[in-house]
Amino acid sequence: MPSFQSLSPNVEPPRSEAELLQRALSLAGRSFAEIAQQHQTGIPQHLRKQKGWGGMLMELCLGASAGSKPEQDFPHLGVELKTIPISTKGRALESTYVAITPLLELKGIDWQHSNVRLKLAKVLWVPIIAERGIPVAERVISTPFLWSPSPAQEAMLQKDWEDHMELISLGKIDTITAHQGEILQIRPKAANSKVRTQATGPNGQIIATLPRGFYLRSRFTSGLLADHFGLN
DNA sequence: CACTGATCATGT
DNA sequence: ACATGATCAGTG
Repeated sequence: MPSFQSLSPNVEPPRSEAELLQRALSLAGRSFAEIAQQHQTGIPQHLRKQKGWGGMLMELCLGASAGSKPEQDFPHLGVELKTIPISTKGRALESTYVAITPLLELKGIDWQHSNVRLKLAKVLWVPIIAERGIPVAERVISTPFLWSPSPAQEAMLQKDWEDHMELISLGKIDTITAHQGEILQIRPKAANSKVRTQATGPNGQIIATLPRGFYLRSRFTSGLLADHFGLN
């Protein structure tokens, strides 16, 4: 089976979930070098200045809608694409960014309509063996899989989300640290620590604060990997 | 080894 | 400025 024709540049959006998964599975075992070459794309020496490079390449391969829209990667399928760096033993090496943390105009928002629930409703996880000692070109795609939160997982996510959002509603965003949240934490999401956005302060006034994002703890995503690959 | 706060590129 | 894609780098 020739491998040079199983992927092509300018990939069309997948027409079904099955097609998306099949495409993703065809990437398993392949290196970034191989994949980048097929898309006539260069490979950075490290990801220090191109942190999203792997994710963007996967979007290209799988036919995700390009650009930075606040939506799922495959809106017609209701699927979000997430790459996840893993160790050779299958542990998540990093937390997973989920969505921006809303800090203002929170009255209409509840868990059911939150950006976190929307993004995590169905995720195509693409694990990449990405220990820091492995050159980017030599990093290999592991087996992608589709995941939706179980009722128990969704309950945990909802509780964390509601706890965080209550504090934010009360004007306590600046008391929130990454220590809070069992599986869903809030951390800075900005170009640097001087960036400011608006939020509600302790007395209901508008304050300037660092933009934040919701992240899944690596403990949690490692569990998803273990569940899927039967490593428990 | 896990974790937290900081950071980088790109497009709208 | 904000949302997309995330990993880096220092600490315990």
